Amino acid sequence: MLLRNQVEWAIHCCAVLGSLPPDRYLATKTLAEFHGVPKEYLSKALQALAQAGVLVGTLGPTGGYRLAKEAKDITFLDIVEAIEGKKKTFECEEIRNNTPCLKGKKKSTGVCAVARVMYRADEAWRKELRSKSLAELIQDVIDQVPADLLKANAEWLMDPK
Amino acid sequence: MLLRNQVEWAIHCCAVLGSLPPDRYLATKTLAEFHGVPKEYLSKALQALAQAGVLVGTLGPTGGYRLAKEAKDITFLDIVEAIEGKKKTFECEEIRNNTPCLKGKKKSTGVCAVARVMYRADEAWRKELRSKSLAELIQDVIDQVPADLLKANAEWLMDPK
DNA sequence: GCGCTTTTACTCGGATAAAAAGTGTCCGAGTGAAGGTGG
DNA sequence: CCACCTTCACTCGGACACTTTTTATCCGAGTAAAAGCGC
Repeated sequence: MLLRNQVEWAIHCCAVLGSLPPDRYLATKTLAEFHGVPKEYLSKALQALAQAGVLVGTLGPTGGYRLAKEAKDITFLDIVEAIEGKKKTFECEEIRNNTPCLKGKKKSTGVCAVARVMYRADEAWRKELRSKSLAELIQDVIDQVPADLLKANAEWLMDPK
Repeated sequence: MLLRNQVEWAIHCCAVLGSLPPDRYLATKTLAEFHGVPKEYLSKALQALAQAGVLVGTLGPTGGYRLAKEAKDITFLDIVEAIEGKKKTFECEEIRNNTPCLKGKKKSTGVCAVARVMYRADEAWRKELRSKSLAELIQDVIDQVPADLLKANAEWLMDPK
């Protein structure tokens, strides 16, 4: 069980977009070069984020993406679910109903005891992701990254290459 | 991100083995028929469980698997990690170091702020799985499944077909 | 009945293959800003 | 100077291809209990 690498890209892109002046759009190409990832494939992730209401895109030249709402109102879970979908990490196939002793009889109903535990673990994972906002991440980055690198990055993003 | 269906099989098999008299071995074939899953593929899961020290297998006729320790000392996490491996669900590829402003300079060190959040969520998930023992699951099943079905299942397992 | 051999029923582990998911590329259509053109 | 047209840079979305993971299947080797056999 492994998250897609698009998740990592998506979070980093959101962090970058959230560090920019609001209403400033960044092109997919710029984000891709900045993170050193394939432009066309990153585009899929950004599209998914836009579809999920995390980002907003505009067309034409000077087009690109920006956050759809304030960074404090975007959680890690929003981003992860935009990429991975909202399906649970465990899918119960009800194999308890396959026992030969149940042939032709009525199936068990209610949630399987195994699935219940797995669902609870899934929810614990989501809860943790839900508790961290994009704004908090951005603050962490500001605290952690040297100021001169932050400045250089911001300048590059405003006027790449 | 989705767990393998082998995880579901493995947990159900462990529950069955834990409900049996101790030192009683069950053949892969029996477990596979009982759960309605392919024998050869289930075998891989059981091998992994044996390798991880959750189950013990014996060869020869009357061979098969039993629990390697008491059900109360086996957790969901033991089973899940036996099948899925111990790797984290999120793999940080350090794309923060790909920024063009860092060309040739020394890379950032320490855990990336993004990864730190993802790791914390991963740990929350594992913690929940670690908190539930196989013995508790077996008790849940006893409480939940009709007594006559439990009896029929137990008899079938002791003398299949 | 006792020791030996053979059969049998099982696991183990490697090889192989089909199906699904993940990753990455390509390209045409649509959009809208900017710049050029004609009056 | 202004309305219109063209160009250009970007997103969108679908189609395609490659790679890895998942989901199996098959089979030979090893093992040990049980059954058969000779004495």
